[in-house]
Amino acid sequence: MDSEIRQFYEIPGKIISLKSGEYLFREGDYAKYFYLVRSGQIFILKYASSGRVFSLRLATHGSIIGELPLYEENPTYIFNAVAQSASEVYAIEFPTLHKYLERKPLLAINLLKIIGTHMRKQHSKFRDLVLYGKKGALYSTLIRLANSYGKEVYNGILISVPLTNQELANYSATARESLNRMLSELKRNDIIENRSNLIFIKDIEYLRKEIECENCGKEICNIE
Amino acid sequence: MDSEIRQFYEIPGKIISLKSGEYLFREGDYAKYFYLVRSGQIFILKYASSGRVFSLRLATHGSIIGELPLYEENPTYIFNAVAQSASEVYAIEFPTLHKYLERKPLLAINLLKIIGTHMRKQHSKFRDLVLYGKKGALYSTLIRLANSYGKEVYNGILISVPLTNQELANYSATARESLNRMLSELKRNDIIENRSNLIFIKDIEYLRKEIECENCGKEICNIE
DNA sequence: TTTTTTATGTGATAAACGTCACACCATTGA
DNA sequence: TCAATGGTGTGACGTTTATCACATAAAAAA
Repeated sequence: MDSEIRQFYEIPGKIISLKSGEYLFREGDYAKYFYLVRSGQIFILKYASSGRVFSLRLATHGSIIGELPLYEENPTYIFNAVAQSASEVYAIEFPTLHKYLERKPLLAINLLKIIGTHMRKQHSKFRDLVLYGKKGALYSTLIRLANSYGKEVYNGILISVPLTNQELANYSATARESLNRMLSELKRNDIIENRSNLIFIKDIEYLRKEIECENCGKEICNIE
Repeated sequence: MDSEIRQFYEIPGKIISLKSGEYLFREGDYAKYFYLVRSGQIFILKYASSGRVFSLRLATHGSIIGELPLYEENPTYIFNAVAQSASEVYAIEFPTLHKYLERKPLLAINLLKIIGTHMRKQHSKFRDLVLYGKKGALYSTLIRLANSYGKEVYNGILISVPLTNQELANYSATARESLNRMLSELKRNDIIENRSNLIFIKDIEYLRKEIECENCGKEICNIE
């Protein structure tokens, strides 16, 4: 995967540094740049007018963001991108990228691969939510987090990033209270437990079975 | 849009004819071909083990299907494609397409454009469902149908394809009975009515407002 | 035509999920 | 040391949505 990204750094662009909490772009903004995440973590979010937040991705080193409007006539971002920690991104202007894509077929093919992967991620998340409800969305989120940030330890997987219930709720498109109840149920049934503020998954197979996980692989089933 | 498709017909492939109800591919099948729809209508569906059906697209002349596994190591289809009416598709083998994409940058760019559009469609449907519930999914489906098959007539838009409530429910990831009640409510409130078995939308603005439609344009907001 | 199948409409009921309210930590920092 | 803050847990209640059951209507087949 890393090799697919490296090529893009050969295209002229500029480095942008973001402080924690700073926005890279907002929904509706005119879209000018395509971004590669160099360091830090960037949340990709959608806001509902009701105030609810829906988290789509957590982009980290090696992720591509802002690629959706690349070939639009009137390009605008449809999500919000906000730095969760101090981050650095590499910004390439759309017209520059267009030129390189026209000249370097392998670059275009790499972008096709990356976007194809994004598409599959999106579909599988959609599937989990639509077919298995909020529980499906939560279980899917836990599995994705385990694939992205899980450390395999004795008898389970530790999700090595601290997450508040609210953040988990945002990934699952759920109310915090509902999420809390679902988590409590999982703890009661010995599927997960808390280990010094991190989530420890004791029985990931249970989660997989419940949503009839298609075992699409870590390349697809992650939170990035 | 048509010009983006034409190029693909220059790639060697074969024509496949399907009878109404025949499957082009099924979920889990080994993926060998990329398809262009020449004529007819092809449903893109997902089945849940509960027996529920979720309709994703209705591909017609000019649509591309089966593009998702194009660059996968172990390519399999993740949806079902079934002909709703007698249909013809043009099938191109993945390795053949790979070769042409490497040689013809403009072809790769066209595919990027098409897949980017698919991605945006998917996102906007996701948004409607997640942020506005089943009602959001239905209203969104009605707007998409109007954009794809709507004929503007005096004081409204007629959706020119016959649809059963069950089909509408499948698009909205809803139970038929729930959908029926939502439709009744729309009729009671004079938003839609029946005209010889077709749906006539009298107040599409109401539907748009309810889901805070982002006016993404007919290119994105359709059912294809 | 009559029968059979398929689609629609609707009540009753239950399950899933969200909202409100508030108690209870744990951490921070003045 | 003791507010102030932000996160967690939980009861009560309301809304949304699904499920079951069945009546009726329309279309297709015999």
